[in-house]
Amino acid sequence: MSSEEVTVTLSGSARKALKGTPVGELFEPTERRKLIAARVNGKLVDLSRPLEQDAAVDAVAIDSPAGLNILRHSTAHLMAQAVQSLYPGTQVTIGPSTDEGFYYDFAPPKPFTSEDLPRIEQRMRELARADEKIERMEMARDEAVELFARMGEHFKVDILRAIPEERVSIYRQGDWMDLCRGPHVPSTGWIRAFALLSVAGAYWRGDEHNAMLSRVYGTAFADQAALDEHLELLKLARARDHRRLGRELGLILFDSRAPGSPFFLPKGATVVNELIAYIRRLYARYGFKEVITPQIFRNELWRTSGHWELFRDNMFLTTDGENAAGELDYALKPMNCPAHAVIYACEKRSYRDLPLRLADFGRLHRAERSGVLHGLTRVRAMTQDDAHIFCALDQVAQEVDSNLKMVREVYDALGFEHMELKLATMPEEHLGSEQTWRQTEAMLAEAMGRNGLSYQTNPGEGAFYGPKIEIYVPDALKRRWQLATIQLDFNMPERFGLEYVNSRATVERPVMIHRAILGTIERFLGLLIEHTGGLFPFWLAPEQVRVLSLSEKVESYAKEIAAGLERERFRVGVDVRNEKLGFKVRQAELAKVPYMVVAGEREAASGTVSLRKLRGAKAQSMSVDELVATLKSEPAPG
RNA sequence: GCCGAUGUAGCUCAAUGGUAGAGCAACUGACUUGUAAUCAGUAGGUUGGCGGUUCGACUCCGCCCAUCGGCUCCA
Repeated sequence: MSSEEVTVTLSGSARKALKGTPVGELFEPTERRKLIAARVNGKLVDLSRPLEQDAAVDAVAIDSPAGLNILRHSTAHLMAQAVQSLYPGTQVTIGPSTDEGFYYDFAPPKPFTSEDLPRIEQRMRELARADEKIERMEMARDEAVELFARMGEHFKVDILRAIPEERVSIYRQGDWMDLCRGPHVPSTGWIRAFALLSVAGAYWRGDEHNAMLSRVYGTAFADQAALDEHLELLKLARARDHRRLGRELGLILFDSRAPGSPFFLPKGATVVNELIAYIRRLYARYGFKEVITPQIFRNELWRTSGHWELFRDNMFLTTDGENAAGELDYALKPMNCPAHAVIYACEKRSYRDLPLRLADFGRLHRAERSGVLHGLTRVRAMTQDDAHIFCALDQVAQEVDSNLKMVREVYDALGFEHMELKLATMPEEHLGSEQTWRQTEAMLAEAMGRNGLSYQTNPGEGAFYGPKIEIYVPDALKRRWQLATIQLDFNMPERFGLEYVNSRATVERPVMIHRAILGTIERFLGLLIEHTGGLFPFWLAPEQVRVLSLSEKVESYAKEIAAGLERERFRVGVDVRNEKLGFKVRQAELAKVPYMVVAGEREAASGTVSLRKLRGAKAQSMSVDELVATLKSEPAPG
């Protein structure tokens, strides 16, 4: 080792150190116990990495976000080591950390089942107890290829061949090694608080034409308390699952005779209708005109729109029954856009008609593959708060801005804070020229910039006819679902030959903007249930107030109160069953009715009521007029 | 569609090849109720469907359907 000195800037203050010193030794021993890695000139490295040159060095604590990623990545390695010792012949592939944990994809002789998890976990604990040192080695890529080929790790060889660098790093713990960029924890003993959560299939390199691998999901934390807390949160999140709450609250029903197609029970239908009523109020303000369009179209329409070519696999095909050859020459609409193009083209349009904003709550059907269905969030029968804006090129910016504003208004009103914006660009299968695509993508990117919205790019995820601004919202388990979308389309107007006459009396082609604010009502409701835990705001609550009679003696008084509230157009329930008040209160609480009104003999005598708010134990006595005023003061957006 | 798992009363779950059971909900009755569960009784089942093995199948096997966790795809 050279005795040369280098200058280290540690947590802001400069000092000298011998070249070749492991970075971990720069820190005080007391400090070292919480350190998992270091950042050298901004790059994450192992604590054992020798110092090569002058550097700024920062500590990475085990419970920091970067530290947790490293810990989880190391836990994935530990799991792979355990798996390979338990199931000979299993090949390893990749095993990254994720937002909340980690996974590792294996190619085992036989797919894993959840019954394998305790056994793997057990072996992991043994290996962690052995506290094996985790060592980093470097070697030439070609050498590594040979090494892994000899080990029979063909997936690793595949990965190596795709790496551009000439030298690669290998991590070793005991007799087990893996190709890996690192960094990792210093030894396996650092891995203490972890849990394996589930197994799943996953395609090699995410391509369904490739081999199906066995993926094991798990998570790890700095200590047991943090892990326990995380597992507890997962449990609570599952209790918010809209499929469970939706059924318990009597909102929706699924039946195996209509897979992927929700039934909205009276209460669920009420919420849906209130959401739609809200959007209609906004339409009046934002200048949309609502239309109603056919459900089933002849394929001629889908050929014109391009759906026949690029969306047919997702369409339910049918016939009018009179087709002699029995051909499926009709299809249920999977989107409204072609119908709106037909409306646009039904008369000669002038620039004075533009922007023409057509809204449609039409029912759409998409033949989604069976394995993707998921409660309300992924369905085959859906309603979008869909609209198509036909406008001149120089009107696009203001229209996109206006719709971004509408998105913000709606998501603020409904308390959706964690939205993520994406720009989805040209997919492999698309209509139109690449030049047009790049141009329209840039217009959407500019719009988000102009509105101060940060976004990420979702390459190749655009619709087949144009790029999309996508707005994602997480569910209770933090899975992200796309809700709102704003899409720019130069193709559909061309395919339908849409035109307008401009102010100089020459013919021009309009641009089409596809957009939805809630997205699909089904998915939106699913997310809304999970976000609110079923506690809808007053204006959306299917039952806004429930009148509880104290005994049979006051049954008619309770009914009278309820009838009065109904006349004020509130959604009222009345519970005059022969039950104790505590029981009725409990049931109203479980049904998540925002207001309970108790009618007993005292109230009947004085013409008052006792008002109890949901989740508020304290009741309040008031006159019926005051009750109505209280309910009327509840806000409704729009 | 692919990999794995699951499917028993309206809901949550028991019953490990030998007569399908509980709690909640429902219904009936008693109690006449004061802000998160009054008591008793009654009824409820082709154990997802079809086929097979067996003297006998909720239980074992095969196919199908649906659902759940992922992957792929997507709003």
